[in-house]
Amino acid sequence: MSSVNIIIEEKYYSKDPQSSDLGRKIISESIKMLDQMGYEEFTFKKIANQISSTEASIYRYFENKHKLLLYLATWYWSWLEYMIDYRTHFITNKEEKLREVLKIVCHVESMPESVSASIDLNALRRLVQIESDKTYLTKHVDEINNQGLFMGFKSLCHKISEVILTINPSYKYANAVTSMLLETSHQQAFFALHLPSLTEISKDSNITIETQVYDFVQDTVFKLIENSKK
Amino acid sequence: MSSVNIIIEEKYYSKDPQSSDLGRKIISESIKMLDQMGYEEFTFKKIANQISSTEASIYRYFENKHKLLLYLATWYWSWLEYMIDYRTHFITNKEEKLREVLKIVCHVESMPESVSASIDLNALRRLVQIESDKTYLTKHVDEINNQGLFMGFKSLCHKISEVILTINPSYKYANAVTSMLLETSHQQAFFALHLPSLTEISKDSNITIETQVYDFVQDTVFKLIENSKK
DNA sequence: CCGTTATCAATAGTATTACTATCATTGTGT
DNA sequence: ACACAATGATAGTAATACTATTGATAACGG
Repeated sequence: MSSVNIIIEEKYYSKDPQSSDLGRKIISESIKMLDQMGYEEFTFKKIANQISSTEASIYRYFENKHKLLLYLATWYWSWLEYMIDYRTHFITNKEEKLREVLKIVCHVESMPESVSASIDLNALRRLVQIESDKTYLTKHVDEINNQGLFMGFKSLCHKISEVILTINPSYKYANAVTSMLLETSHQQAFFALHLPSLTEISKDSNITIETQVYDFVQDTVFKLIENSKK
Repeated sequence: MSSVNIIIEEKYYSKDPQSSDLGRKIISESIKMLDQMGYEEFTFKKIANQISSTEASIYRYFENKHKLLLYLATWYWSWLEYMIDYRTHFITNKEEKLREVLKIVCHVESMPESVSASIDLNALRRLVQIESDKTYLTKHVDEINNQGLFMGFKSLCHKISEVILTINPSYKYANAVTSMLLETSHQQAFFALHLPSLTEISKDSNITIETQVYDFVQDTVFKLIENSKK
């Protein structure tokens, strides 16, 4: 587990950031900075200063900051998918398997400290929570989608849908419910922290936000898919 | 119905755009342009040119484009809330009432052509669908929230939660489910158009996307709240 | 050990954005 | 006819999101 390699396809970058020292620095520092200051404030100039490099050098790795965000988000979705495979392949009970999948998605169990040295998983997950919707909430969605850059998210979504369908093959909305729950797992945690009146999940509970989100998501999925068997 | 007045509080603007010709032009043109080119591409300079005014004049009405987006989104949430009151206050059957609320939220029935002359409701709804999450997906959420600028969305959310609670007062997640469904009603429609593999809702069906989204949302809510009665 | 290639730093430059400030002009109500 | 609020016109600034070019250095192969 100490060194898992998540491989990101070439289409996400101009030059593979995992292939050089500078590249790995860009990744680790951009995760830090995006987490701290958010996507809008983040610029290539700032990260260049931070790692004592130059704007132009960053541009050699990523076309623009949107592509960099896409790279990080995709890394994260791939990592989740990897974790799902790793932790559920031996589980035969379908419901138990789905529960384990949801636990991973909701981060009920703490993350390993480091996977690849350049990736701070906790920071990455925080930034994905806030920023990942911005990968597709743009007028360029179709263009980006045509380049196949949303495959990471789609693949994760389909993997979870399949588990749902093994439990109830006649459920009509496996993909819809999965994409809804992936989104809501971020949103509800965000609301708990910033707009608490929009959710019952509370940061002041003695149960962690992650666990509360998991409880909600799990309650929701099973009601939706079990019930429709009748 | 021909002229409903949605009143937006002062905190959203520097000068009330409904109070002058230029103001109303800013509103109607910004809706058009945001719908067409999206939030990122949209600038005060562009809108100024479009309505033959100047950047400085737009700034007299709105501090920045984020506040303008917040104004438009709030107008939209208030309008939904108004429609809910208007079309459901006489419905006594609780389930029927909830269904009507969801129809309004999902836009199953077509919108009146114009409410106030300066607001193109169909364009506004399209842009809210894509852009409204950006009102809160920023590092300034807390600041904005402290100024009370998310009241419109919260108020709508609470109104719908109340209806849910009349049906099942012991359901634990009324607000969570409402905020989830408000978000998903946009997302699923967006996915159907741009990332179709993430949802069963299809643009190629002979049922409108809006109706399909309503079917999904309605199915979901009732399963969640009825089932938990046991 | 030399030459090639790749890598990156350094520098410079452009168009656009997101503002702020100032002052002149216009139109309206009294 | 005057007062004054609303807008237009103009200018300016700091920052952003790039692109282009050059030169130094290190690695690698023959």
